[in-house]
Amino acid sequence: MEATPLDERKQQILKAVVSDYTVTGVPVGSQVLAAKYFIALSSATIRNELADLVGTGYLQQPHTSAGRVPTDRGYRYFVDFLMDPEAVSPTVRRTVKQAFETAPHSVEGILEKAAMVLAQVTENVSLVTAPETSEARIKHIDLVSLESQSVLIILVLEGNLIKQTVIRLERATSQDDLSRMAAMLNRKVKGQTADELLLRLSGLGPDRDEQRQILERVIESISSHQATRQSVVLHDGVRNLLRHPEFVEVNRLEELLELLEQGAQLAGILQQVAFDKDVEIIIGRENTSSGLRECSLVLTTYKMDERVRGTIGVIGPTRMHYGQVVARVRLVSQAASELLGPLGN
Amino acid sequence: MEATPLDERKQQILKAVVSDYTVTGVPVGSQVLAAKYFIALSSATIRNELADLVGTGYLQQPHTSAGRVPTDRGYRYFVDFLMDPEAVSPTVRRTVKQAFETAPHSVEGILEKAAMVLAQVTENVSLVTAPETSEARIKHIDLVSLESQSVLIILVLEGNLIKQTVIRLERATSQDDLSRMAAMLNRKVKGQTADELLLRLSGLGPDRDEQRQILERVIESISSHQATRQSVVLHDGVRNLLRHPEFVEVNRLEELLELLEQGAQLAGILQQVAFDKDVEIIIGRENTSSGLRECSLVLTTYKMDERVRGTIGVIGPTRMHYGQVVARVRLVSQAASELLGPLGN
DNA sequence: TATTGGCAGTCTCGATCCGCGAGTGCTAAC
DNA sequence: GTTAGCACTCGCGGATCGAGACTGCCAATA
Repeated sequence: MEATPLDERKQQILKAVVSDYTVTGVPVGSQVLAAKYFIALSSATIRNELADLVGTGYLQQPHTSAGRVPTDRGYRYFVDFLMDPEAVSPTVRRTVKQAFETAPHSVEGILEKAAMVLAQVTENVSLVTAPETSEARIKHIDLVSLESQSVLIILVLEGNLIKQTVIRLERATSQDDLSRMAAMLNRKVKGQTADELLLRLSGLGPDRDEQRQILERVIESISSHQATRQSVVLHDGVRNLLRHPEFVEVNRLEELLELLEQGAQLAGILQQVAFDKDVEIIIGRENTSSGLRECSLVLTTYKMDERVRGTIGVIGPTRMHYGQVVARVRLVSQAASELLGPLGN
Repeated sequence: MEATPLDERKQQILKAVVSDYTVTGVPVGSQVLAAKYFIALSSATIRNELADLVGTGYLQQPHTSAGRVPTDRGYRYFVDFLMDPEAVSPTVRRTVKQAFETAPHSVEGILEKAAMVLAQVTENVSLVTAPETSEARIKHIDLVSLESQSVLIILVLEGNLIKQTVIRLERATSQDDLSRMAAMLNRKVKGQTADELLLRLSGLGPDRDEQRQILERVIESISSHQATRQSVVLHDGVRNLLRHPEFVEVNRLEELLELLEQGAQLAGILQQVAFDKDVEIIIGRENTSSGLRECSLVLTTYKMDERVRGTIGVIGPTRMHYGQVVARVRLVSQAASELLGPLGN
């Protein structure tokens, strides 16, 4: 099971097994391989190679006298070294384009569209995290008087991302006063990030006036990634899962649904996706969550500008057409980023 | 199949069949009925009655020599005339209470919690529509300058419901001008509903200044029920469906998921729920959607105050414990309404 | 007339069995 | 190192069968 370097022919055979298996879903045998991919070789030769690949842990057989199926390790080797870059078909390209044409001009709207179309073109479940706002610049702030001492703080960030939060002041304040205060705050905080604000605040000493209270709440509301629905992972396309034969087993589906509906754990995984890598693939048991034992994630990031960004990708059975999915995830991410860019002015 | 009035004993037998079937999921036979519910009668007598109930369309048998199962008509008769009012267990009551204690002070937050806890306590899929805002009073309006001539309109309605929309003005306008305009608009529109605004606007003649443009957009954004995610039906608890044996058949689940993920059709059904009725139950084929042929809906409305309100309920297999579900839907609706009430000041 | 016991008939469900086909591993020859 | 041949294994689908559950009907009964 140690890291035996695979010779050229073994690589080609592994590649053929993965390719064939991902489309047919049937364990692939030596005869099929010989006929479809290696006409120059006999099935017996291929059997020998297959036996080696099983020995080194790249393949497995569901039972004696069945064909071979890739292991997680096999898939990993495939995506790292063997996978051909795939082009996205014009049809898919058009689908994506059209989907985004009808998207509203807001971050949420665009991300929802992205989730929708990504699920559609990959035939898997799509995942999208809300943009990371801790470094987003503040564009506008507004205060609305509610009953008694409650005040609704409305915050507009880059990308027209709106955050709202309610605060209780220590004394009743009229809407006029609040409006004046909002105007003042706007002059002060416009263009700042939460971090910068925090810095200024700490340099200010422990005053206890309303402005300070409000600003603290503003910072909190920008930084906290759990407070609103926005922070939770968007997903779409659960119905697609039912088409995959690996989910006739209902428990698997249930585990996965639980993960999706609860969200927190998934959010944790998605947040760890490196912003510098292109596309990140997590295969089967490489996942820490037990619910994802038999699933793979194909993830990348989307960008709004230099500061605000998040993760987008899909989750599906380990047996997926990685090349195609990677290409389509990348496409949707780029399309979404292009649309999001101008919003972040 | 015409509307034969059922005599007392037939009613009791129908009731027993529905009750037993909803908990066991197994077609219920004459012997079971005699043993569990009608010790005074012989199974042969019950067989005669059952045969009558089949003849009049209240029951059916999956096949000869199986027990009886309620038809949609049987369920309908049950919920209309036979169902006992059920109390909600203290455990459930506590669960609901605790769920709402952690809810944020916003309409969306509370409704999400409601969807979540309703799914949990009914073990079905919960549905919640966004509040109808066409008659909601405007609380606050704000204008934020975006790039060039674009302006972000932020609207706060009763219940701290925030609506946003982007508009392009015919000429560039500074943020200062926008702020002044917002202040003016606030004085004008505060406390009005979209309808009232529309009335005033039409009395104003066809001016073409910015204010009018903005107000038109405001009205549109309040009235349009399709524009934002908020209008779409919230749902939760899909994982619960997998526990019901009627959904091992995957196509059914897929149809239902499609309905849920697309939303529009469901929204249409939910909007038709009468605001004056207590709890509305729609059973099986009473639904127009083919995807809901084997599902029932238990729906009621929630209220924020006299004006803003929406629909809340669950969707599940026709074989559900109607009494319990009705009681729990009602409970969650009331709890949510209580929380929403104070927000609508 | 309503009810009941008895009984033959019907149908589903699960277990078991069997043969086919696919695919393997091994061996000996090239 | 490659290949043909062959015996062997195993899963899958279809057929078969008996047990069990219920029914419908009929004749007897209160």
